[in-house]
Amino acid sequence: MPRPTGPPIGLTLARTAKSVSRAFDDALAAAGGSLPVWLIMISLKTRSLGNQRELADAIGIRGATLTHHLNAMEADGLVTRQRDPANRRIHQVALTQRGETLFGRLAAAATEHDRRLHADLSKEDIATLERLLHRLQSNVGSEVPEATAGSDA
Amino acid sequence: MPRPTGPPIGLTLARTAKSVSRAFDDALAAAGGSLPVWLIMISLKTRSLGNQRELADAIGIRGATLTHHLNAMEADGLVTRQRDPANRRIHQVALTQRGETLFGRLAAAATEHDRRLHADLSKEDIATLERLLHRLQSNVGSEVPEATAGSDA
DNA sequence: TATTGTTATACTCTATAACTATA
DNA sequence: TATAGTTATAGAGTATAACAATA
Repeated sequence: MPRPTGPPIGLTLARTAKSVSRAFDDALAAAGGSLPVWLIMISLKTRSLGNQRELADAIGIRGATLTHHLNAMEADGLVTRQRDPANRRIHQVALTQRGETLFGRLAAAATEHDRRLHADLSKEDIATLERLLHRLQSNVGSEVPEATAGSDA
Repeated sequence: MPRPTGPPIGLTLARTAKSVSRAFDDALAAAGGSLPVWLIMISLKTRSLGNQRELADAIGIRGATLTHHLNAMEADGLVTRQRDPANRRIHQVALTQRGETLFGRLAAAATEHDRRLHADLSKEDIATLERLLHRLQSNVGSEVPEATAGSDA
């Protein structure tokens, strides 16, 4: 029983993801950020999340890991954490002006990365790719993250 | 100028890759391995690589990082390193019997992961996805890794 | 007691720089 | 000198477990 197929799609995806993620990391680093910082910021900007647990879930990390990043971001003056008066267990995370500025730079870097990524791909190609990626994601049993439709980069 | 598009494909790819890679990592870990170990083994099995530098390049890591992994793999009895008599600077890396056994287990885990990933996708879907992923990879300027066609999982 | 988040600690993967061995 | 690889060290991202604060 011959197998006309190439390497397993998981391996191709892993390799592609590694290359593309690394390029994205480099682009974000050049703009003064990193992938976790970018994911945290874009989640803060485009989703309504009640607490840090939800924020961590949206990004796919644990609460303690999020605290780790928020500590660094707060030390860098990018975010503030204030207790919610209505429920003082909850820390409300907000971007500072400096955080907003960095967000703008990272958004530009992400847009440029995306432009590069699109290159020779048609709109249909992108739509197809998006659809297939979402299906892969649901196939591994993860929740498909709420699409951040309309958000820039 | 409205933007009817959803989130940038780079973000979708990053999130999908994270979910899928994590699921793959978990599957490999359950089988007693890890992604780097798997990539090293499959490269040893399916490519003809002259030295460790080429092996590192094939995987997308630096030589020192490869040494780090090979040290651990050698300590675990998975590989041997022997100097090439013709050029004693070169270390020939080979899987031990135990390495072969683990390779078999990891291949099975990878195949199962792939089966899960395919789920509701047709052959055409997979071919399309593969084509698009390769184009993404070339769009970020990386060399498209030599396809390990015919290799299982 | 349950929920929210932090602190302490550690692991994995990766990298750069300095080094050894060989050619 | 140039090449192949290793050692030493460090940094980023992640995780678990124990803890403190609040409800």
